[in-house]
Amino acid sequence: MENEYICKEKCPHFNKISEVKLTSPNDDSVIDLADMFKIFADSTRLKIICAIMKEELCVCDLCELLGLNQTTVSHQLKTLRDSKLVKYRRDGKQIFYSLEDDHVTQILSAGLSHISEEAENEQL
Amino acid sequence: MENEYICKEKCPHFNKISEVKLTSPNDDSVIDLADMFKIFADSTRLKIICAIMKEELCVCDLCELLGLNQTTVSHQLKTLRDSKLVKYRRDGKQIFYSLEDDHVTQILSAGLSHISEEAENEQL
DNA sequence: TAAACATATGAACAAATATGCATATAAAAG
DNA sequence: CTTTTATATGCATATTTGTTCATATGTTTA
Repeated sequence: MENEYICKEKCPHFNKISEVKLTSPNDDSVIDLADMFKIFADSTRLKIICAIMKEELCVCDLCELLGLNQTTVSHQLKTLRDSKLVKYRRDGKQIFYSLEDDHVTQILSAGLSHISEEAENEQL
Repeated sequence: MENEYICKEKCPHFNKISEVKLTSPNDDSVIDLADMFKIFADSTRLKIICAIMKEELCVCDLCELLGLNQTTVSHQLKTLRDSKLVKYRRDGKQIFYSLEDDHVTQILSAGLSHISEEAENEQL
């Protein structure tokens, strides 16, 4: 049942499928990619990323800026740390966060340009 | 309690915060952006996107290619349709899906280049 | 027009996850 | 060395979401 094709007639299109299989990324890459996009798929984390894009901020700055609970911010910062998207340095009692590299910015701006074009299309 | 600052001393850094507020996208944009990244944050949807990147495929092709339930594929295609990332055309009983525009590809490749650099760094 | 086929949709369930409370850790100040 | 301050973490919970089953819709063919 699992191995039977769903369609009976001219579908599936075997030649198309075999070609796609050749050019598609492997399963592990796709899962890694999805995990990476998951990080960007939350507005709290996105706000944090946008905030520390230009200059480093401490946890407390982020709480104040985003109007969020300190716990919430710290949890999301841990997620960002674990995914290697941010770096941090301690200065006394405070810990300052900043972006790890500019891939983050690139992904973000690719997303933003899609969003903004969508907004344009809706105006028409 | 909500409106009190968490830190008492030299934090928060008001000048930094006010500058960040000026350059950060507004809340609605951030939510839209997060919603958009959510679409990419699932390996099934990513596989579908990669598969129809070069040429259109029907639902059944996708099921066969990805080894997934027809219902699962259709549900994810609906998500992709709703988010305007894919377009489709009917040909008899079959429905062929393809990418709506090349923003999708751009976002994907931005993500992939981050992933691949991460892999390089781990080899060192 | 009835049956077969390709795809879509609704409901239910399980798994993932974002948030907040309580508390732990770590640094500085008194 | 005790207290205060800044941040992190474990746990509980509510919400979201991906998958599947059952079934509906739309198209073709007999």
